[in-house]
Amino acid sequence: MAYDLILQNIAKHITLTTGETNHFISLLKPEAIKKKTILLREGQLCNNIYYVSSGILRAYHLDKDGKEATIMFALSDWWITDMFCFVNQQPAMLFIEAVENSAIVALQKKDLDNLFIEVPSFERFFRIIMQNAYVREQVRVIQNLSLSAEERYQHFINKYPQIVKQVTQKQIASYLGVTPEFLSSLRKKDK
Amino acid sequence: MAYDLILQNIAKHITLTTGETNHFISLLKPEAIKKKTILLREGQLCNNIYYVSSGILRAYHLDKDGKEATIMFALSDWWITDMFCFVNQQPAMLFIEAVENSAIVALQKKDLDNLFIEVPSFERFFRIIMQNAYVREQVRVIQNLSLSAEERYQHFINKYPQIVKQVTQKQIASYLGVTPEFLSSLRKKDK
DNA sequence: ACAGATTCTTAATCTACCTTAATTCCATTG
DNA sequence: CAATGGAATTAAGGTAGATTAAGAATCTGT
Repeated sequence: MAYDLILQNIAKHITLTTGETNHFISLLKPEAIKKKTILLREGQLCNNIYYVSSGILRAYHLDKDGKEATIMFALSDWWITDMFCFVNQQPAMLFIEAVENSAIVALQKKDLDNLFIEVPSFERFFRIIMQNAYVREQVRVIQNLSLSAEERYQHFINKYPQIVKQVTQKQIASYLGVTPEFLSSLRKKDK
Repeated sequence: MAYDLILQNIAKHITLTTGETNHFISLLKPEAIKKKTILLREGQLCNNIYYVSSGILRAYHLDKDGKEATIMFALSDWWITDMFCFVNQQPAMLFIEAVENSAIVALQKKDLDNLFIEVPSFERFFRIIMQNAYVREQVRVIQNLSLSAEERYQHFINKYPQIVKQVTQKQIASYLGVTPEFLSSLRKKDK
């Protein structure tokens, strides 16, 4: 059924009783969303964290010149939100959009806050999720500071071959912090 | 006493019983370390997470050309470790050194793992610590992608005036991802 | 208090990556 | 299936920031 994947995702880190599982499921809002649907816009309140069941989402920031910076891609089995704004209930800095038709599961901030109290093992689950996310971003900072654009591109295609298949080069360029023109010239050199 | 600060730090997010507090304290190893002491070197196992009681630590990465990239500064009341290597028990990618004489409290990986089981509210505490660390790194990625070196420097001195007083310009340059020469020229322009 | 080592500054030169613009290639929609 | 608009490519010219080198300022250890 529709909740299989998300329950397996959770079972990687914690064990729930049947009652806890049912309570958790009662909080979830599954949704099928079309390609290009925008789930969150800059300036809005960010009330949801999303689990991606299938498809792929992208979070990006628009700078003062209207240039996009891709903050993350979320493939199937990933969690995504504008964490700063979700946690602090501030207006969003990020846009979150579906790159392809996707199936997602939404969990609301207030429900998650209650869940932490009612089922404390979710503290462990999200501690691990946050820990992994922190490590990921830290490695990215290291790479941004110490590698050339070409090296970052090579790492990206090795680490995320699946993403390379599903998104445009323009989006990859905006993740790496280069222009699409420059990425194109790197790819040409490669061959 | 010596544990006041760290207990206050924890009390911001969770409440402990007297027994839990004593158990927690029994796991801590306070240390006074001199300026330039290196607590962790690249390639070593990273068995400790450090709480900074006073002074300031710095985590940095050395790239293949021997160039330093500063990953974080930890002022008093901050937690710091090479999180990837601490969590996954892999050889460290980072060096951690004391920028000034500092007082720190070390907590070992195995003790923290047990603490999560014996005092589950520490899951909440570290969930929040990890969440904040994730958000911080994500904001840094956004700024690296969408701001010029000059804008990043302005943000840095506004956000961390205390750090500016305690570290060299060379270290700030390596945090911002520019050369000390270029940072110097930015500072000149400013006035 | 001095010598040696870092750090900071300045300036000239260089380069990785950007900007602009034109052309081709797709994918979506009517 | 034609039309349209975005994506990718190519190329010329431009700039933020790197590199190199040298001198001045500051810190460190004895």
